[in-house]
Amino acid sequence: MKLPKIYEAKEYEENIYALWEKSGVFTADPHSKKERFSISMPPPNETGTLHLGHALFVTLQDVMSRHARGQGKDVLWLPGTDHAAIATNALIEKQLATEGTNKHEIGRDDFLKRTKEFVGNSRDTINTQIRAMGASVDWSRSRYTLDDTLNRCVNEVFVKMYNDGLIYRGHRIVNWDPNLETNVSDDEVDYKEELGKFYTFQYGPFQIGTARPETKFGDKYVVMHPDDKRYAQYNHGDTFVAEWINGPITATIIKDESVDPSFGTGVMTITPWHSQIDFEIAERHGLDKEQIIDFHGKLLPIAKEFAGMDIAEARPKIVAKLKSLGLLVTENGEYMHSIATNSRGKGVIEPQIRLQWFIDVNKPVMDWKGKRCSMKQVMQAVVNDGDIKIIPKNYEKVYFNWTNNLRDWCISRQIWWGHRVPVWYRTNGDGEVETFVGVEMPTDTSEGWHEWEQDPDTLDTWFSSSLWTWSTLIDQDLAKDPTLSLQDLFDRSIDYKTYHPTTVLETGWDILQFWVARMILATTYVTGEVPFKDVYLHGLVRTENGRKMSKSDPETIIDPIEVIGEYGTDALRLALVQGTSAGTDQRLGKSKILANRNFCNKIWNIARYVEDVVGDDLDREGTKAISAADHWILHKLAAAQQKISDDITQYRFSEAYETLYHFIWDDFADWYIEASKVEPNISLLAYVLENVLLIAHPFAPFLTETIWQTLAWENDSVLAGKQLRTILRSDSKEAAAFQEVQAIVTEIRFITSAMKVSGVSLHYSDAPFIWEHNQIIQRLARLKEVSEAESQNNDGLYLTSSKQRCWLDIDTATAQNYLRELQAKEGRQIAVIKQLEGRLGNESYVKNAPKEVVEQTKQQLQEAQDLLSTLEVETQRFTITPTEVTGP
RNA sequence: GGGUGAUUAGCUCAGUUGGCUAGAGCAUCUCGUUUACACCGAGAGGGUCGGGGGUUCGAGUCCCUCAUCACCCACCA
Repeated sequence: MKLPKIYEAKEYEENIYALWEKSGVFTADPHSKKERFSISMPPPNETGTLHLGHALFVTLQDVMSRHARGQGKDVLWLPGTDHAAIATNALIEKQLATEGTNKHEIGRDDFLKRTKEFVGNSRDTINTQIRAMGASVDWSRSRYTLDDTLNRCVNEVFVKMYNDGLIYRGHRIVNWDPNLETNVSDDEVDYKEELGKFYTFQYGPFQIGTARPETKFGDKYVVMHPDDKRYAQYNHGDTFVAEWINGPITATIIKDESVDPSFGTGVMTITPWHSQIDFEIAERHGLDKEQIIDFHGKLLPIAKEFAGMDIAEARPKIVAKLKSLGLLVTENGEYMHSIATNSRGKGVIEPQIRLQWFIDVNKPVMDWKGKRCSMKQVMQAVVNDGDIKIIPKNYEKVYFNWTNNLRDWCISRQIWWGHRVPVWYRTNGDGEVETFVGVEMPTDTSEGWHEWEQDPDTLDTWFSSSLWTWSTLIDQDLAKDPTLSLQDLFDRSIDYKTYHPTTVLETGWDILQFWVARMILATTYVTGEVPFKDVYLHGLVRTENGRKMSKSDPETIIDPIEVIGEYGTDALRLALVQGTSAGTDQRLGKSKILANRNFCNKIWNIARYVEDVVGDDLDREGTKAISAADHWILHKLAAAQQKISDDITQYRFSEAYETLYHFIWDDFADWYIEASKVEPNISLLAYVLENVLLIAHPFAPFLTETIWQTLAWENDSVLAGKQLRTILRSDSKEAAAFQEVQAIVTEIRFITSAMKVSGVSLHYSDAPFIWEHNQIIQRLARLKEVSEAESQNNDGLYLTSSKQRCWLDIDTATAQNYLRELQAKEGRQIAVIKQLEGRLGNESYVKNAPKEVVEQTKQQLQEAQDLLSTLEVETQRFTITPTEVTGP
């Protein structure tokens, strides 16, 4: 088949993916006897569209998965999507707002219905785009965080934790988003710096500072450090009456060590309902807590004349009033403070006290390796003990740092989209409340009791995500049977038994805490095993200038879908792999994608050439190495295949790719194919091409499969389902002979290029090696001819890279100019020899260094000395006989 | 305030447990249309591996220190 000169990726990719899906090569087979390799794909938001972060993780996980298949493993790469509770909820609320309505007006049921309709369509988008990236995932096992099975798992875990006393309900300060009317986790709070005003007010005998006067209505405690000498005359518990916003107030003095005496006046009042720190102080001393701002962000009746106002509106008015009362001491307009915002909804966070559900991370209820441990302890143990390996290793420190400071995890959210808390309440006429915690809604009815009503809260998205590695492997049919326990489901789900723990989790370092740590927490607790053995953390993809790509700055965004259309998926994948390393951010620009597009085209043209030479019929019988070049390329191929495998297995993707790149471009294309034009070995050429396609496949699946499908001598087969082969053996002496040919050719190219001569010939005398390889040398070095001379003479330029006596017929005057190069080379050699001699002359080196290293040094020295003596002969020839070169 | 990482060629980055005469891609310069490929081929230039000190036979690699930059966490009454 005749292929066009240029590889036009978009003409093939869709069909190739369809071919793969049809062939079933991505479908895992738990009944096979093969070694297992399993990855859970981090589920993208179902409403999302593909960005470079997805492109990167798909690429890396695909490289691993395809490579594992190539190694003959049974691979499960399980895809799925996440319901992204807060983000989706916010999106729908925004839609409602533009329609002039809101969630309360349409009600919970309609809201959920609407959300489901909306996300139903958008999930196709992200899944299509993941296909476009070439992801070799098992679509038959695709899961969604709100699937019935996963929902059941969520409820089962909640109930189990509740029964173990790990889940409790309590009044705590939460990060309240008044826009979305939900709380968000600490990790989802973004702080941004903002210039604001800082006020100092007179409060009884004290001066107190604040940036938030609107919270101060109810303040009736002044807090200071117990050792602050300025306030030594005041005792803990003393009271005084202070004139305040809405009249006199009786205040109590509290001494607490959390106050920083050097900040401001060293005295502050507290607002326990709206500040974490203040809440903690109040808890320590058993103080009253009063709500000032309601859950919509408006002031409560305690603010009297200001009640019902928004904070922004009320603040200046309150300051004005305090000023009129003569209580404003100073006003500093340039106070830098950070504003807490919801990273999902962008609303400004108002700390509030709410009744919330929490997971206790410190309660020792787990049996782990024979010890009674808390979740926090297990989280640390699995990494400490090496049950889970984090790559790169330095992120273990980040992980420990985070787990050390871990507080109880607030898992309830007040939004509607998500897994609803599996708790039901009912009341009776006497106002008594009964609580039921269970997987299914209770069905019993009792005289005098009202209907059961479910807790309105939903669970943090990360709660369901934390079960991802195993909840996705639970048999969906079994999960429908309510008589089976969670343990039964584990015991009877063949996928779970076969593929869990997963081999590796591949994700970005930015969600180490959100997701990775929580998966470890929940999975060790529920299943008694780790969710994955290795964690590979990739870096973020940044712009060419090192900035974060951001939606607010669309110029900076590289859209993978656009890139795929223009350069092909493989070019994008290769660009993402090239120069990536664990935990390190990378920069991606067009030039890098272009370079890799060119590499794809190179492979394409290699294939075109080989197909052209081989023709439609290939005789595989007796495929073997004949020439030195044949032996050499087999040797290189075997080495490359091995190194690429090792590197991928050890997550050194960039290095694996570099090896592949140089093997294909430098060794195969530039040397072997060129050499084979002189000494063709057609079956071996085809053999090397096939193996190149096999080893390149994980990196550039579309291109390699496209080529594979066009190979007329291949039977119906899918490259994606092929295993790596054991490379034919080669003779190392023959391979070394080709390396000598390379050295000779390289030297001739250097000389002719440096001297700007062409059409020169190489002569030799008593040099059977040159005679043997004369054709290949002639062609690769672009010589006029290679011929045997009757005797050696002083004309021409002798080669120094080989012991063979051979010389270029360059006229002596030109050759004289080459003396400079020779002398420079000589200088370098002398320096090298000096260093090597110094090393070997050092007794402790010879004594302490490993034997093979010393041997290697000796060999290096020998080679360097040989080369030097050859160089010396040459330079002398020029130096001694300057008169002879002038000529007539 | 606590922590982590980075600093290697003009640019972007590799460089495993110390064994290096420090690599790659892009860019630059010179030459070149040859049974695939100009999205190509051949060749070249370019680095006291941020500064200083130390350990070692040997340091880009380990330790200390300084400088600069980036990021994460906590927090600012």
